[in-house]
Amino acid sequence: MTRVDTGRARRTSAGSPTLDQVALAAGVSRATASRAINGGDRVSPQAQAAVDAAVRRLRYTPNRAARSLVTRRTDSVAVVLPEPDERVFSDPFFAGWLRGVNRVLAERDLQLVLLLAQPGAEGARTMRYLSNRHVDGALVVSHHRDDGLADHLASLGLPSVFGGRPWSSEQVSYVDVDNLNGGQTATRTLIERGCRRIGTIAGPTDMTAAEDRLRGWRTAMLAAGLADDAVEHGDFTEDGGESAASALLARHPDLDGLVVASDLMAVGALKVLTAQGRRVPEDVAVVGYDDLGVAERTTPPLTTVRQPIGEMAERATRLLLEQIDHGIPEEPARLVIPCRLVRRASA
Amino acid sequence: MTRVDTGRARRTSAGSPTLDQVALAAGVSRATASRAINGGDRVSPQAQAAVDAAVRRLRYTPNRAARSLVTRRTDSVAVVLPEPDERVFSDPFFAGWLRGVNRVLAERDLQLVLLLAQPGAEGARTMRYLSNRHVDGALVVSHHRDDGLADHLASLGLPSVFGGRPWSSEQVSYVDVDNLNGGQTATRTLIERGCRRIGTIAGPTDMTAAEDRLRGWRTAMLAAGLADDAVEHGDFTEDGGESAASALLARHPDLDGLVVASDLMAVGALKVLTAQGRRVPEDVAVVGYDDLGVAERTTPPLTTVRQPIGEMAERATRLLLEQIDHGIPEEPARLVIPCRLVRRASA
DNA sequence: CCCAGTAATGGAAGCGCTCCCATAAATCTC
DNA sequence: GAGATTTATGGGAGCGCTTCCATTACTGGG
Repeated sequence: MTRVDTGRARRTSAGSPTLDQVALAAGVSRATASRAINGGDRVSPQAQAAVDAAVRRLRYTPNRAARSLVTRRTDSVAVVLPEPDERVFSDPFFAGWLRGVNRVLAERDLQLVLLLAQPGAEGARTMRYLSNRHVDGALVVSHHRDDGLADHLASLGLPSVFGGRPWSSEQVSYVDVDNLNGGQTATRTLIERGCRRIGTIAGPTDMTAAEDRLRGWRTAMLAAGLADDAVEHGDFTEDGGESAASALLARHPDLDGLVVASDLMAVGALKVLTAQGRRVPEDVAVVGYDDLGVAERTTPPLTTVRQPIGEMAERATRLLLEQIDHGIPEEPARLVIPCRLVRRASA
Repeated sequence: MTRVDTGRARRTSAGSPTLDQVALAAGVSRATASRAINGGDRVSPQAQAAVDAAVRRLRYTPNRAARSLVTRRTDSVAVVLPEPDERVFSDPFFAGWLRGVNRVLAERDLQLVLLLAQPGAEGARTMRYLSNRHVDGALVVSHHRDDGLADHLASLGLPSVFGGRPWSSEQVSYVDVDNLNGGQTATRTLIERGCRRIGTIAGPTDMTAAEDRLRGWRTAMLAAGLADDAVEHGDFTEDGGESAASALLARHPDLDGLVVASDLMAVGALKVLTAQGRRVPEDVAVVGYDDLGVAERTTPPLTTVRQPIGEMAERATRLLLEQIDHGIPEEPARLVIPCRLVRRASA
C-alpha cells in the first residue's frame, strides 16, 4: 500500500479552482467544504465562514459535470417546442412562455435547454434525449394531437408538465387557461351586446385549446337559444383568419358578431370585414383571444380574452420543480388559470 | 492489497446501462468499448461489431456528465439573447435564428442552452455562467452597444460568434448581413424609380445593423446628389414605425419615397400613409427590410431587402463549431452575407 | 528464424464532486 | 461523573467515462 499522492490540490496553475483547492485554502477537508457549499448542514460557523471566504477569494464555482455525475441530477430542464409549426415564428406565445420559464429557473440557477422538436426522425432524437435523463424534467409547450409526447413522457417517469391540456394521456400534469370559460365569456359579451347571429373562427382541430374555446362558444350560444352553425377553422395565423373570415361571411352574410380564437386570426378577420365595408363593432362586433400585444394595435383595438401566459409559464415551471424535488405525484396536477375579458373597441 | 470488487457491471437492475455493461456484453474491456463508441480508432472489426451490437441491444447512451468530466467539454452551446428587449416577443428574427442554430447543432448532437440575458444583476449571472465554462461556446444574437458582451467574451477566451457586427471589440468573430449595401440597394431602387425626395426610418442608434442601413441610405442619397436630411429613428416595432413616419411626414410633406429599416416599422409607416390618403407606391414608394413573413401580407405587399437569417444562423453556428474544434483563431472571422432586394408592390 | 515495428487490447489512473461512515469532541442525563 | 447522545469533522469510496501506458499478437525484413 504505497499511496504516493493523496491528489490534493495539484495543478494549481490550470483552469478553474476545484473543491480541493477551496478546502485547502479554508483549512478544512473536502467533505466539510462540500457541506458548507451545499447549504451548510452540520458545519460549524467558523468552518462555514472560512469556506465562504475561500470560495469568494478563489472565485470557485462547482463543476457541474462532476456534481451531476454523483447526484444524478443535471440541473437543467428542457423546454420542448414542436418545431414543425411555422407559428413559432410569428406567435408571441412562445416567447412569452420562454420568458416566464426562464424567470423561475433563474431563481434556482437551473439551465434551460431548448428542444425544437422536429417531426419524424428528429422527433425521435428529442424522445431519445429525454429518455436518457439528460435533463431533470421537461416542459412541453404546444403539443399537437399526434406527437405522442404525452404518452411517451408519462411512460418515461420523467418529471414533466404540459403547457395546455394534452390530448390522450391523463397521466401527465398540466397548466392550462380556462379556455372553455374564455370561449363562453367572449361569446356572452357579444350576446349581451345584442348580437344574435354570432359566428366563430376556431383554431386547429388538433389542439385542445382550440377545441375548448370552440366548445365554450357553442355552450354559450346554445344556452342563449342561438344557432351554433357558423363555424370555420383557422390555423392561428393572420392568413388563416383571413380566409376563414371570408368563408364564414360568404356562408353567413348576416353575421353581426364574431368570436375569433386568436388575436392574430382576428387581425385577418378585421381585414376582411373592412374590405367588405362592414363597420366594427357597429355592423359586426369582434372578440379576439390572447391579448399578447397585437390586440392593442389593431383598428379598432380588439376586445379580447387575455391569457395570462407569463403566469401560466411560471406556474407550470414551479409545478415541474416540485416534481423534480419531491417526485412525480400519484395524481397528476391540473391547474386551470382563469382568463379575463379585456374590453377595447371592437365589441 | 485486497481488492474485493473490480466494480464491473454491478447494479444491473438500476437506471441506464453503463459502459461497463456494454463492454461485458460485448466481451471486451471498457477501454476498447470506449474506443469503439468514439470513432473506432485502433479497434478490430470484430470488436467494433460486438460493441455496436451490445450498444444497440442495451440501448446504451453515454452519460454526458461522466464524459464531460474527463473530456472537459460539455457538448452544449449557449445562445445568448438580450432579454430586456420586448422585441423578442414580436420579432420573427429570433425564432428564425434559433431554428437555424438548432439545425446545425442537431447534426452534431449538441445541446442548445438558452440564456435570456437580463440586464443588471441577472446580466451578471449570464456572464458568470459563461465564465465558468458550462458551455463549449456562445452565440450572441442581438446585442446592444452597452451590454459589454463583446469585450467580456473576447477576454474570456470562450469560443463565441456574434450574429450581427458587434460594437467595440474587434476581437470577436461575427456573421452579419451586408446592411450597408442593403441600405444602398433599397435607396437606389427608389431613386431609379424616379423618387427624388426620399426619407428613411432608421432603427435604434445602439445597434450596428441599424447604423449600417442608415449609412447605406446616406451614401446612396449623396451619390445621387440628393439631400440626406429626412431621417427619423424607430425601435424596430410597428408602433415605432408609426410615430417615426408621422414625424417624418410632418417635417417633410413632400416625400415621395421611404426607406424603412424593418418590415415591422414599415407596417406602421404604411398605416400612417394610408391614413393621410397617400397612395403607395404612386405618391410615396416604400422599401422595407427583413422579409421574414410580414412583408408579404401588407397592403400593398412590401418591396423589401431580404435578410437570409436562416443562412446567417447556420454560418454563425458552423463558425462556432470550428472554433470549438480547432481553437479560437488569431484573426477573428468576419462573414458578411449579401442580402437581396425582393420586389413586390410597394416600390 | 530472430528482431524491430505495428496493431489491438486491457489495466488502471484519474476527472471533481457528494455522501456514507467512522471517529473525535462537545453536550446532556440521571 | 460515567455512559448515552448529539454535533463536526475528515477519510475514502465511487459516480461513468476517457486515455495513458504496458502488454500481447501479429506483421515483414534481413
